[in-house]
Amino acid sequence: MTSQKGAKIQPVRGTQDILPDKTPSFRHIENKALEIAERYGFQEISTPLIEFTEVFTRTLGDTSDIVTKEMYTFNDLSGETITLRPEGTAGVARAFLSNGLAQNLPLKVFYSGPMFRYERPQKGRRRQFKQVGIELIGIEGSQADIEVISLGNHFLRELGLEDSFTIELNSLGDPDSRSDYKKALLEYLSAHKKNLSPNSIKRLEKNPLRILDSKDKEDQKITADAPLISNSLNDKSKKFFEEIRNGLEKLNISYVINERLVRGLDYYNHTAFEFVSQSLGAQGALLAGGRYDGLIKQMGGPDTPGIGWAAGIERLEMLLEDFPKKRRPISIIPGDSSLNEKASIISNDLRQLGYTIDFAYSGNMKKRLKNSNKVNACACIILDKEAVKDGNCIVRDMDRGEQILIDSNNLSYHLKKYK
RNA sequence: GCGGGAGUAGCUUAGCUGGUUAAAGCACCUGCUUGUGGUGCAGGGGAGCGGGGGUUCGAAUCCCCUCUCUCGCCCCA
Repeated sequence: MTSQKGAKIQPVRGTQDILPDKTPSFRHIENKALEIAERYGFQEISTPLIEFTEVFTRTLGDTSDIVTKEMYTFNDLSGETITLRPEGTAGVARAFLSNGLAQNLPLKVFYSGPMFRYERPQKGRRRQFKQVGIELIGIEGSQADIEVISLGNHFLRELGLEDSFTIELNSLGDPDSRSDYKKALLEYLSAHKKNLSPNSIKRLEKNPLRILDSKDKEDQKITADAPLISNSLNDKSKKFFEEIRNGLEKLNISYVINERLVRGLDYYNHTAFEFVSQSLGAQGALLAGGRYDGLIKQMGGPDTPGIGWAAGIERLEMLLEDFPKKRRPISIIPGDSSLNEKASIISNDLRQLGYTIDFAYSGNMKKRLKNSNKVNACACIILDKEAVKDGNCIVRDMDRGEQILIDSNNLSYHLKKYK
């Protein structure tokens, strides 16, 4: 417990409140993602925020950073070991098995929601963060990869970010190619072991592929001449990769090959991709994913191929400059409290008709009008005693500052232009 | 987990080689405006300086610890 006496109460480190000025853009991103995913035939799935810890340790591997140091894991009251999900794929894979969905392939799902990782917060990196993601399970062919990448591209373009990212693409090949490459790389790197950074020496045993994208200058000098994975791909893998590249080109989706783009986890194979922004600092990956043909099997299910990606909503939000503005409300101002009931009834009627009505709850006329201004009302309905007595009310246009007397029964007709 | 920078009213900041009641802009409130906004003018409220502990006659200003944010490493979306 680290909250401090005498200090203002704070949110838990790495978490944030998203206030009403920001929620529209977050919602916009989630809506767009779902909308585009649906156009590609994906349907929404919602899996629990908590899973048995095993779900993640078995899929992510015991040595991955996520499992070894980033999971929020605790025992619940019955002693079960529970983990707050650090990513979305494992939960979907689990749901796939739990619900016997192997009978109905392919499974094409979209998800959206918070993830939790115990990391050091940074720009674009929080302990609780939101992702949207998709998984396409059950298709072996490259058309799946093409559609999944195309969908990611489509989504970001739809957000107006077409100039904000580049797509990096690589192939790790099938398990044979990959293990050949690992051997070749290990041989090469071992010869240079003494010049590698301490971090990379550790990685040599745990995860040699990761050394390829080390940011250490010395490491980079060494890896500059390292064997390339493209040279280790067998014919089958080469052909597969070629199909994907060709498919993307046919769709005019531009990408760059990044031979250093690797995935750390063992079940990844073939396609790996990252949509990267230059303007977010060190945490530039906006959307990333790859093919995980080994995952379902590793969880104890049938050997089922899969591919997917996830995108960080906070990171996308930081790049969003503007998005559709909120609809301007019409505010309703009862001249005094005796007119509240009347105002309430009119509000109700108009809301039923689809108008956005902001009720001016209190204060004198000046205060209430000021409030109307603050909520950016396009018009005000003012009820004063005299007007109401004759069955009228005043409609004030807030942009022009002009107001007219309207028969209450015809209100909706006169307000049409503000809808 | 490791290293650099920062933390002063709701927000953005000034002040920080220690010394009277901590300053400004924005926001907020009141009045000019007599039931009516947005501009202008005049007033006003609001922080004891992230938290804790030291040094000192005296600390927002110096020292230590700690929390949070931030930049980078690790890793990832």
